[in-house]
Amino acid sequence: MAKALPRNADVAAQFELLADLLEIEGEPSFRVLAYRRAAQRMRETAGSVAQLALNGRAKNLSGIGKTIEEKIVQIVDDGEIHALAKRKATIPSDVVLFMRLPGLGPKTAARIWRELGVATLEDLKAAAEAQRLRSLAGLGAKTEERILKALAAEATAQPFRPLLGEGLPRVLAVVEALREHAGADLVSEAGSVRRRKETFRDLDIIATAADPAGLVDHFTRLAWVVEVAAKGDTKATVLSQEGFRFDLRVVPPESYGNLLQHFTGSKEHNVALREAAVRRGLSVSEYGVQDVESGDVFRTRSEEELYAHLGYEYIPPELRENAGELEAARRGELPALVEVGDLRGDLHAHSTWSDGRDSLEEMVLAAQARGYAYFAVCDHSHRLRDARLEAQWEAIDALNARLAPFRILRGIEVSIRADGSLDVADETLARCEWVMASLHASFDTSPTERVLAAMENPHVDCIGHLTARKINRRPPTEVSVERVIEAAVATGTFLEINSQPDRLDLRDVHARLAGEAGVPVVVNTDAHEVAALGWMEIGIGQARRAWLTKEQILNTRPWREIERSLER
DNA sequence: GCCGTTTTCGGCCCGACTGTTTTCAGTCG
Repeated sequence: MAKALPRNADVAAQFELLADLLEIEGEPSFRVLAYRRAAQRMRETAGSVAQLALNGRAKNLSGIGKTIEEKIVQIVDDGEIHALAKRKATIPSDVVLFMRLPGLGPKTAARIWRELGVATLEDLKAAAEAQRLRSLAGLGAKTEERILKALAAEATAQPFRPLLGEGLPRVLAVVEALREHAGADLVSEAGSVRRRKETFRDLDIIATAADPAGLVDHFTRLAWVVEVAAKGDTKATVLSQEGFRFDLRVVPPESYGNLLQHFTGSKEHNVALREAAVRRGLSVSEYGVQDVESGDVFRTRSEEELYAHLGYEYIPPELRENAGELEAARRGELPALVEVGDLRGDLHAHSTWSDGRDSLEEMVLAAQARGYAYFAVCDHSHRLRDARLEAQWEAIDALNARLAPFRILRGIEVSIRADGSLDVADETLARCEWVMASLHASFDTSPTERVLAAMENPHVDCIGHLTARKINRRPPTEVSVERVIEAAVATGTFLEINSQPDRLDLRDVHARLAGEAGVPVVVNTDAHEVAALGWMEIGIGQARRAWLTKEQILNTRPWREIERSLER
């Protein structure tokens, strides 16, 4: 059997480290930048870059050329980029960590190591305490202080980023609160949360106001603010009860569009946008678009006008990751992204019949109140053996009779066992109207083969939370998403975007790959309580980040149509 | 090291902030 290929994240990490080490060595920054961009591209590529490199096709990815492709092959063959192994032998591993400290970059890190002989974080702490760093020109007492503070914080630092599902409702509520303030004009969330990225570092808000200082003041006095970290006339940073950082920036109305675009990012999108603009004689900044020749500056209140001025159709925030959206927008070929309002049902939810917290009736009524036409109750199979399953179906029938034409589907979520078999008999599955199959245990045991086996079962309609990751808690299984997508095409099985905030599984790039392969994606909440039905919002955000249209999302279709496609 | 709606060579986003400086390099987003 062929040896397993390295994962994209691991390949990217080697290039990232190589970039760091080269930078410490003082290599030309553009070469370093090229490695960093390539690493970023790899992380956002859904298919295996190692496989692409072996086929000589990795250089089709933008930012990856012949040299980097060869280095990827080195990783496959020898486990490590040759140039990386060489540098690791000469530069102490901790020196790279110096660069991670705020205010320290590669230049300073290199000088601390070379000129003071400081090679570990421990040595660095000692040198700062002994006030030896200030012997270097350009470093002073402030720098030593900052390093010591950062090293102390490092020890207690939380490595994880908070979840979109936690931050989004909070930031939207704050946006609403600011809009209600008499002095506020335009207010919007910005940054990664506006792009609906799965996690965030801080929550950004952009606003215009007749009286900026008044709005900033109002912001810092909102009831939930526990600490004001910074406050000026036009911006402030505050901390909330949950420990989230909120940044408010009040900007001039005439360039609101420019600023909102700038502060929405992503950084990579903005860099690519500006590079393309430079080639056309335009200099883009948050303050406006300057025609280099004439000196004219274009400012606008509207992002739509800004993109139009630069020659693009409007690019929705979820697509702004420099993943092909600029080229597509230039040609006017962006997809019309799916919206929450397009959904007609939720095809994966639980009730007190298994581990849910709200009753079947409560869940169903809440789903109906959301405007859905159908709802699949998919309680866990191991909690619903034979007689109980029959009893649940009776309860479903009674509700259906009462609520028609609203339709409750007899669903089930079966577990894929370690040997790839399902934990419910085929005869029972045959009587269900909607079958989800998911990995719930033994994640390290041949996940790909087990999922493929489940898909071969004609009763299985959809694979739930494919990689079984829990953001910040459990890494994704090593399931081959590409092979699963191939099998989904072959067997007519659907794939889920699970909207639980810590799952969001499929992740964006994988869902995009599924869409490109023609696999209909089902956006489900996997709700275990009524309130969780609202997670659809972030699941749809994930679908939009995957470039998916209404047509590519199964549960935008009427149930009758879905039912027909199940009779394959 | 990558890349091309003038380029296969000669460029490579833009501005703010900070600390330690008398004019700026380094860092950050």
